[in-house]
Amino acid sequence: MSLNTDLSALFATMADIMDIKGENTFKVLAFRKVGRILADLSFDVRECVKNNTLCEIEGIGPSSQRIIEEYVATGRSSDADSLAQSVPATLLPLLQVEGLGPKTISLLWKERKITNADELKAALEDGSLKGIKTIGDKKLAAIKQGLANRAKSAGRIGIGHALPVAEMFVDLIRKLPGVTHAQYAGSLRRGRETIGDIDIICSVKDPSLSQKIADAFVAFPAVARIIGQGPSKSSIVTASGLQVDLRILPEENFGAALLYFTGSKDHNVKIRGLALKKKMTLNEWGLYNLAEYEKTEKKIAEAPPLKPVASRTEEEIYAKLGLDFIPPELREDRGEIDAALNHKLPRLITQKDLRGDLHSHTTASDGKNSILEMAQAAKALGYEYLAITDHSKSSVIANGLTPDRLIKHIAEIRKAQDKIKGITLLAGSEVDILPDGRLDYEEAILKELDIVIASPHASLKQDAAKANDRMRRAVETRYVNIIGHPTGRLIGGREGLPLDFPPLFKLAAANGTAMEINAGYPRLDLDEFNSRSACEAGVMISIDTDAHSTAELCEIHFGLTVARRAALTAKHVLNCQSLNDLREFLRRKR
DNA sequence: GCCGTTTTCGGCCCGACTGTTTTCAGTCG
Repeated sequence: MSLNTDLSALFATMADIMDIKGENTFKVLAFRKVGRILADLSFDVRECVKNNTLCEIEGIGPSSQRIIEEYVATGRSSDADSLAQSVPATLLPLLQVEGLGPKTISLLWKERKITNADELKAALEDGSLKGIKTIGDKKLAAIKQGLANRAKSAGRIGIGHALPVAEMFVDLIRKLPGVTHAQYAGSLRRGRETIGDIDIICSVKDPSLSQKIADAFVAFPAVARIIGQGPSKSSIVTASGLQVDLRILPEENFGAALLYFTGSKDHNVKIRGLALKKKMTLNEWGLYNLAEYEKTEKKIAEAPPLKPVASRTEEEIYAKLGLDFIPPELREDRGEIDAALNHKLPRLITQKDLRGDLHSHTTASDGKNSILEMAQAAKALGYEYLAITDHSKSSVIANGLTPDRLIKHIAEIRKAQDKIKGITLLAGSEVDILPDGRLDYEEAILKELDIVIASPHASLKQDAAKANDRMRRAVETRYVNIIGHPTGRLIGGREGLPLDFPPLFKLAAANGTAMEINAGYPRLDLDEFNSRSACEAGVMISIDTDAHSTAELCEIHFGLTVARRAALTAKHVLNCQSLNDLREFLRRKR
């Protein structure tokens, strides 16, 4: 899929260059959008070129089509090349500097021949930037600060790291006097696997308290630096470099603000356009009648003084736009708005739909709890079944089981079953997929198990040919029910196997082999895009915690989020099936 | 550059905050 990524980066770079050159903003936005579309594509863009279906993708027009086709054919784009010659490439990273935008960068380049961060730093030191119109002393100080902060900035961080920070802030804000609601929004609420910053919305009964709440927020102990502070919007940075934005609004505007700051940006643009078509306007304060809104005097940081069509809840606003409620995880402008208009949104999977967990470990290998303790914890979650799947012998570090130990372990699982009622224990194994695709146990052993997960743990830097052969062989192997964390990636740490998924999914569907969404952070493997295409190929998905303790058994949330972002419903998910249906599925590989 | 059940031309989401300024431009989300 790296061609998609390359092309996505190409369009993003072209947009940056055009931005600095001061080209039409909407043209820049159009290119940025194409970049995002390409990054989000769940299939290889070459397919579209081959089938001549590029222009069927909304947002890709004739110009983008020409660039993509040229790039696919030749590995280059003449448009991108000539753009690249018009601006020093070393200017582009300056766009990442807080406080520096395209206009200022262009001005620094034209007025003072600044072409990179080092020259900028030097010029700030020697005072040669003084005297440029519209750039005063404060602006220069802000640029200096921005350059200094760049090294400390966290960049995008994993959802697993961002969520606890967000929950801490939300808890603190809820306890402030006068706050009626507080909720995190943004990409965190949409459940993206990485988060740029944390957006928090809070509502107040009495708007005169807003300033006090903002003051309290920027004074929290976790705050390392204040970026901005006004009566309705404040931004801070934590010691770890994570930005947190707080919006404070009257209670009756809470839904509109939550909707607006949950995004995504593309989703917002689309529904605002929809509002305009219906002679209404939508902003973070509410949905308003357009004619009335335009006649009204507005004040900065105050709700417009007219009665909104809807504003208190997201549900009301969607309803007034003629849309079914769109769950945050789907708000990415990937067709969800049309689906909501036509009442065709999927009923996304929820925790209640899950009937069991098919991937867990005990003290027999590298887990922290006994079989019985894990079973009791699973029962407490309301599960009907739990698969005990300890490691196989090659996972030496994880104390993997030799065949002899596995046979005894199966007997232990049966014994534990006798001691607990109300939950069914499946005797399983998480068997290593060896580098050549063979499994770590012989078939004679595998057939003694109720369920087999096969996972790659070692040799995760194989080339594509070897990796695909390896996984194909595993998918086809008799007794293998689920492929666990198929790529072996770690978010922010390890790329994982370079798998070509479409043919693999086809094979998995034909063989009745399920694919796992491993809920453990930072795995989340399969990711949302591959989960979606697996499901479209007819592959069953298993959402599992890979729990190594009773506490981890509760951490199914992130896996469910991936599944929801992939638009999965209960019928796509193996562990939403009744025990009988699950057993029938498992039996087909025997 | 993209798009169209009012439009193939003329729109394109909208507001808060900051800084450099007296009415607005740039940046950010």
